[in-house]
Amino acid sequence: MTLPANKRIAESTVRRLSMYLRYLEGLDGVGQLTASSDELAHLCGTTPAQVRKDLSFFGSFGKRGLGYPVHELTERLREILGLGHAWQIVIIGAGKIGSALAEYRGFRQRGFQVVGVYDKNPEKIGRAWGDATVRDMESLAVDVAEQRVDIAVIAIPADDAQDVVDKIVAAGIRAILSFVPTSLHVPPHIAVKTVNMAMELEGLSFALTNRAD
Amino acid sequence: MTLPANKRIAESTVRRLSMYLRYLEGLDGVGQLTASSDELAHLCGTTPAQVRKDLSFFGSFGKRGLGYPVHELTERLREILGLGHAWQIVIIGAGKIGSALAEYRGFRQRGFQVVGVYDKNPEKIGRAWGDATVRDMESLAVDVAEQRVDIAVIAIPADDAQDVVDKIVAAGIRAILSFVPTSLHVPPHIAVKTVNMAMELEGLSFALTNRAD
DNA sequence: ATAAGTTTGTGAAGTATTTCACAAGCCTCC
DNA sequence: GGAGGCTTGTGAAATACTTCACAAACTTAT
Repeated sequence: MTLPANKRIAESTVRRLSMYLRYLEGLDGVGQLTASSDELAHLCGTTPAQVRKDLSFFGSFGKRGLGYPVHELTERLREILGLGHAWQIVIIGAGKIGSALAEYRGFRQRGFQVVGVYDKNPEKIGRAWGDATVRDMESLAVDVAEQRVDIAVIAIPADDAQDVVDKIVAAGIRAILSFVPTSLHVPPHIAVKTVNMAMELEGLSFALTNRAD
Repeated sequence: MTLPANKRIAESTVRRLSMYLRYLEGLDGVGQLTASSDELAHLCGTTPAQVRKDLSFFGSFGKRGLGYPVHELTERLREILGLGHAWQIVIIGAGKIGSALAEYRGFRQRGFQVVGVYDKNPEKIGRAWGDATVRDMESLAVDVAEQRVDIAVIAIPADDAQDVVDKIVAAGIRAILSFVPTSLHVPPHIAVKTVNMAMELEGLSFALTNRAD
């Protein structure tokens, strides 16, 4: 088992690993046996040195003069990223975005299984959404006690977010993917990632405004 | 006009400015007159020194002993981020995600106006989506010549992405927000931001797997 | 077997970003 | 109007991340 030692791995490195994996799966699918850091770098939009450095944190997978074995590296990366088993996720917030997420193919394709959809709005509770039925937010804690939930995806109004997050944490879920444009306060052992579309758009607005002409 | 000098502004700084702005708008809304770097830092989940450093790139907006004037700083940040006028965006890809985006309130609330929705699937062309009608992807170039488009948001299958991006660039659009889990190749003067949900989830998977217990 | 040609793995160097720490400035109160 | 209490703005230090550059190791060709 390639343990990441006691070194802290940079978030940017993990993001790139995820990208390497995606392209390696593609190469594996078409039967390519090896890939060089140069090839991976071009595919992923980074540099060969970066690829080698990223991978070297976890061991030496390549063969000098030849490159990396595609299939084996794919499996190693899955292992490193913890994709060996299906993570179970719940979606909280049965609005537009929650809806798109619940039906999003990419989740299941990559091993994330939606095991529940929650909302606090009585009008939405009980409706069928994809495979699941929308359940009352209040029953989350009880449900989690019966069926393991690894990750909560929240797509709810900003004003409700901290309350909901507190309930998620209290229920024992240790990872949150947030689509809420607010900073969330959680204990240090909880992993949080935020997707903030407004922030990305404003980044583009800044780039367009302050471009070097 | 607070020009960002000739210094390059880090992307992370821009993201935080966007977050400061969001909270300042809230404070302005409830009539708070000043805010210290300490208060902003706590709201945004960063440090006071970071707040001061970020803002100092653009000028000195605060008053020692007192903090930053909420309303004025709000306006300054809008200006810096280029939010003074409405940016016009098109959404390309009338699928689940494109749909959620087209109806997403957050866009218009923050000054981004959806002026068109495009797809290449004949079955989808012509349908009404929110305020707009889905148009043929092929007519993008002609449409852009008639009505300014600042940003293209793409929510399409990965295999189509590079083709579509090339058309976007050829049409003269200079900023792209991508929901496609692929690296895109564009000329250097084009600004691209990518939102990759699978990557975020895998980041959580990594965190859960390699947590410090 | 040897030479030529690749490509990895990795310290070291270079850049970028964050944090520190404190002088300087402003407000308030006496 | 001077003293005390905050809070900014910012060089300098610390930390984090990326790129360089090259020895070592492997493959292939002859």
